[in-house]
Amino acid sequence: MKEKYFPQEIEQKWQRRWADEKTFEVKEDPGRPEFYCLEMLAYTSGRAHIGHVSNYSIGDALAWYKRMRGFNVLHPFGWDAFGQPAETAAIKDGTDPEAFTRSAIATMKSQLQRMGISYDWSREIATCDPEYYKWNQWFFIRMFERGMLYRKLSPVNWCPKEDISLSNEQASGGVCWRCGTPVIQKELMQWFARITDYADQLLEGLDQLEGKWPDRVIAMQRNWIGKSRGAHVRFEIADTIDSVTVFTTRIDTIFGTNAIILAPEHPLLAKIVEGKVQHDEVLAFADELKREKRGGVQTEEQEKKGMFTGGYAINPFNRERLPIWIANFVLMEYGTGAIMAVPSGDERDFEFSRKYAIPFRQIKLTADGREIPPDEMQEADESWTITVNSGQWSGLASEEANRLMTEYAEANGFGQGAITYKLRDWGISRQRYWGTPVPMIHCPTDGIVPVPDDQLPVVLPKGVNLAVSGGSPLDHVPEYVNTTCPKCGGPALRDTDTMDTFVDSNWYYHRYCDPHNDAQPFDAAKVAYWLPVDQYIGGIEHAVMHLIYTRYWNRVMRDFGLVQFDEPVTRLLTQGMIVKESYRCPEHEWLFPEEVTADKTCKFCGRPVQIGRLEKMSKSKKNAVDPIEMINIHGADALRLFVLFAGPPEKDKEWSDSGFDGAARYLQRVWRIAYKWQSRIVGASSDGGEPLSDLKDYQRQLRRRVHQIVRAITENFEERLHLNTCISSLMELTNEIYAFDQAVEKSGEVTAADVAVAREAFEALIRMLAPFAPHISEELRESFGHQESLAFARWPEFDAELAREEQIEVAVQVNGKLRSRLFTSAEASDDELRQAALADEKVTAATAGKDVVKVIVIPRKLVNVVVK
RNA sequence: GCGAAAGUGGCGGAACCGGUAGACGCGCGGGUCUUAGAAGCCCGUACCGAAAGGUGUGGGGGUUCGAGUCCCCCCUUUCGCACCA
Repeated sequence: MKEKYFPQEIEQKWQRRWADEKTFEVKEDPGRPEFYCLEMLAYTSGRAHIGHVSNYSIGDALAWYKRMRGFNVLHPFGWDAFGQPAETAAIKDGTDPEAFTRSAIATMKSQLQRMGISYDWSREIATCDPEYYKWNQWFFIRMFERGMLYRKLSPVNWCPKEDISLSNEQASGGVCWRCGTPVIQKELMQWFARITDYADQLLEGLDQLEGKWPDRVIAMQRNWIGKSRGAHVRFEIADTIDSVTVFTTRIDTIFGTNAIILAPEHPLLAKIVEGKVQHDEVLAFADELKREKRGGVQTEEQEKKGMFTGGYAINPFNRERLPIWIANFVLMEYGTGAIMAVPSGDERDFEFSRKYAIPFRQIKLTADGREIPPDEMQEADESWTITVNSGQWSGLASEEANRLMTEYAEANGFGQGAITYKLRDWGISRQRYWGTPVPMIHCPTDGIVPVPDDQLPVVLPKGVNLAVSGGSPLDHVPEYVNTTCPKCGGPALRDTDTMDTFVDSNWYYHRYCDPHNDAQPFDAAKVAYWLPVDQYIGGIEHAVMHLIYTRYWNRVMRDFGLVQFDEPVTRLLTQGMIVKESYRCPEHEWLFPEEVTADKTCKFCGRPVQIGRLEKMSKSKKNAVDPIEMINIHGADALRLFVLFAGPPEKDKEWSDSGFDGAARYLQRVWRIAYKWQSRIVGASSDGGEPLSDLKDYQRQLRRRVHQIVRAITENFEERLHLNTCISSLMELTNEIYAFDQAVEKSGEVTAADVAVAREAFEALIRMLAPFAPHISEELRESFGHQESLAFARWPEFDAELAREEQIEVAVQVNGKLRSRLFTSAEASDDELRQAALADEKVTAATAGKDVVKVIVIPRKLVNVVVK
């Protein structure tokens, strides 16, 4: 063992050895319990960043722990390799996306390997491999055959900057999720997956994830699915045979309806205005609203705008004539695209009616039983109180009125209970090159025909000119487009769309279980062994899209008989970001920290800099920390230790250079004390059997702390995964060893018992350090005379008896205020504690002249003397 | 507006079931070693106070022998959704 710790040297040594000995490669073994530890696959951006370090350090700590606990741990890695950025980069560099992506993978892989994460690299996949995306195509065809996919002309969100279609989710907020450019709409034929058929299942499944997934992820998914119970109500259109149906969750307020309002896109609009004086004006207005919606950045609530169409509808409950309007705030995508406006019961309707002076009536009592006249209302009352002015339903509580009025509508044939979701079908096609080709053929005779299975994969052609505007680059590749129909053999055209990359990430972790299977997506038995994923770790940004789509896809696979379970991920941890301050000069924009003086002014111009709140790291803000540079400074172990120690895994953590130094310093400290004891322990190991009884105080103290800390760290891994406090505990143990070492120094000799106690402590320390800093742990373990990798070592066990304190400190309170402390034997009885507390002079001083009302004794913790 | 989370020393954070607030680390101060420095090792470090003692977990109430922890009201911050009828 070397006297000094050289992280670069030992990290390289162990990374090579793990690879050579295939230490982390695993096979199914029905005799052993399995644990599937999964980190989200990496997008092939080209560089590893600190977020990767954080994500994989968390996962690796758990993988190491579970492995040492005897689990057969599957811990794989792969690449999310398709997608727009590679295509954009390729266009810019004049290369092709495949070359760009392959080189990004090579770079990132070599970077990530320097972190020494315990991956089974034999299972590595990249989603751009034809061997992988072949099965995307296979799934696509199976889903098409079962009617789970369909095509429709639909306005797609289009990012004008990246020239790509976006899903609703990717365009949420009206801007491109990647580049922030305002989104425009374009009408295109699109492929959709009927995820809405699974809305209820996806919602119900969330119940079983409660407590195992973060609350906010569950809340976001519930909100995204957006289930509402209500009713469809059909309103006849006056003087016609037509009717318009609205969706409402508050049929109990229907007597307060003062208008029917349609979305500008509503299909009945043309008919309603036909022959009316308003015809031209209304249609022009509708067009304007549609245009605004298209171009508008919808981040802020817009002012409500509407126009009367000239038509009237009949309220089926009271035959009242209601004007039909159109307005910008009614969405065609939700419900039926038409609403009944109830100003007294809905804030939006109230605002709208006030703006256009549409009269209305009150239909609710306030909570204290008053009826506020419409003219005096300041706002709508959306509460569920008592119904008034509502015919035979007046005087009922809202809930009951709602139920009875729905029944009435059903009985009279003008309405029925209905459930509506916010969730939309998932548009899965993209008009881009770098993705899985849609395996479909358009035949003039036979229509849409899937590519036969034996012709899969449909391979993405190489050497395609990407810099075409409009449509897909594949449209411009005749040898790809022109094919023959598998049914009739006649000339036909290939579908030139590619799939949304979320398809790729839906089932990659199933594929890890059987990554080289060329006969099927995976062997069901292998997946049955490993899945569900026991612990999934990734960024919160995937809370909705990825994690809903993959839950959906798993259910589709279940319905194909490929898997037997509903929820593919048992536990989810969303890790926080690593953040750092950023500095901005009014003159010189973003500054590197070294360009800022000590008194926070700009080095170039002397102006005071604005200090950005702790922000996500980015190159442009000059606050990024490059993991490879950090590894070059102190090594991967120190980097991993730092990111885990900075805070609990799910919280954002602040980067600190001195904290990083501290992590490295801690490892050096471990090394130094291990070096000092190593030869004593290794030398003594041959005779073995040193006495562990009749120990001196300082020896018992170390043993006790070892067992206490093993217990604390073990429980933490099992229950909370607060890895930062595990590391604190390891530091405490190390401090304890130093204190022990000092005591040994003081005693003037090193006894066999000292060596035995030290051996136990080092064995525990080294094994428990492995999940956080595996390289140094392996090296130390080897130095302490073990041949086998720590990966095959067992996690230390604790002995509750040994962990027990002999002497304890008991707090003594008077009326809940701390007054004194007692040092007593851990076995002291309640009564002994009570007596000792009452005899304490600080207590007698504080209670002098008062009556002791009662004495509360919490065994081994505290005595509270209550006086009056 | 709706939903979720969070507010604790100079800083990152501990305190898991209501029971000694501030573990561990950073920073800072002191000591030791050294020709000197660095590193290491040791000690100290919530605030006020010379001390006795007092005050302290965003603010205000409450429950309790006892509240960072539970309940009510309010403030602030972050994140997500946002005209979803």
